[in-house]
Amino acid sequence: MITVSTLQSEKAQYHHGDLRAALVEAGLRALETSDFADISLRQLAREVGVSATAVYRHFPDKQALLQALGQEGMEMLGRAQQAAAEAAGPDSNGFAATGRAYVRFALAHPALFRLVFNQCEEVGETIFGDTLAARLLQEKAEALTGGDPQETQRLMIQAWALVHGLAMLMMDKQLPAEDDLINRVIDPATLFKR
Amino acid sequence: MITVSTLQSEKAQYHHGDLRAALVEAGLRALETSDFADISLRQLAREVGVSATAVYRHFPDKQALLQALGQEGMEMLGRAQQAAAEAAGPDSNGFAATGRAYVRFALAHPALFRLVFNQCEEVGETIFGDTLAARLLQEKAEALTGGDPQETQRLMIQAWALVHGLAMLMMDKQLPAEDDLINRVIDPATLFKR
DNA sequence: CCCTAATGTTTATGGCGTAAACATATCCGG
DNA sequence: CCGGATATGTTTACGCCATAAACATTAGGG
Repeated sequence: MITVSTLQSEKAQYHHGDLRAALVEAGLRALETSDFADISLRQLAREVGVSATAVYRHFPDKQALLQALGQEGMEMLGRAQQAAAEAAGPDSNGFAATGRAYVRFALAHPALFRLVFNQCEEVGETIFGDTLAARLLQEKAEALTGGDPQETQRLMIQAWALVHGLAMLMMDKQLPAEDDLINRVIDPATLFKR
Repeated sequence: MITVSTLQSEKAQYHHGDLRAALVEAGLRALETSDFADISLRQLAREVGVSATAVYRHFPDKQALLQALGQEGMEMLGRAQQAAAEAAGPDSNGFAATGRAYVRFALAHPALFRLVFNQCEEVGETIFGDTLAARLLQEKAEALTGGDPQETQRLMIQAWALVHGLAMLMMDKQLPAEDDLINRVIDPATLFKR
């Protein structure tokens, strides 16, 4: 929850209190029901109860707002994966668990998930950046390869590509978005020869 | 090449000749340099030399034009994969070849590739639809599993997810878009235990 | 306490998708 | 061969959008 104007409560005020946070919150809410291509600054401003151009006091342009939403999304994804890994226990199945969590997160928040990967212009900004999701991937991959850097990197990329592709294909209705199928595809028994 | 007004050549005429084809052609050209979210009907109309609303004589709305472009894209992808498979010869490496062709096509035509997968609302409209790409996938997968339908389907989905994910991550600058990396990731020696 | 910087508002510009009414060319039946 | 129905374009108009510029209000520090 974001606390806004708790002291000077009531009434409409000229200044909002924390417009930036309110816009991000409204943006995340909008992404639960609309594709990110369809969210509009004017609509968000309306929902927050502020003029259309007030947004520009906190973000240089629409892209910047989307970028902020994308960062939120990346953090949410990492937390979801971590929770799944912990629930799976310390055994080697944690790797598959983070993969399944990745796909389930994408299916639960498709617009937000897409947004995350549309925000980076630099190679490696997200996946190899300093994110929780990236740390989990590396950690789990190393646990499987025993530390060989070459093998670890290949495994990391193959695993990430597999779950990312599965997530995209399901979001794009190319495959049925069924939990059962996720489990069958992300299956350590049939993937990645050693 | 599309032949337009070859008989009544020269001069501006009230009627275009084959506006629909010209619009598709202009759309494909635009997708070579712009994201599909940025292509505008008005811009295409301008390029073709026609009024903004003439488009609506051939497509009910923008979505329909994009859908036509998506179909073109899917056919191009299938042809690229087939060419790669034929070049690879009849041995079992054809499977990996179609996968690599898939990723290379995506990197060569990112906006078009994205468009293809944003056009279907029904599950399976593309991948399991009646497309050349789909037939190639099934054929190559069956050749590897020896025909077991259960195994074949799992292999098809795992392989498609892997190459699709790799393509998306590279397009989104999450991974360097290098041929070398494509070859290392799409590697029959390390993928898919039997 | 007042003045400056931060934060919102108003107004304006140009682009977009698309609906409606109008214009022109093509084609088919007499 | 001709005359209207039909296909294909154009003009005009509406309401949405992102964003720039000028103006208004407020908060907070010397």
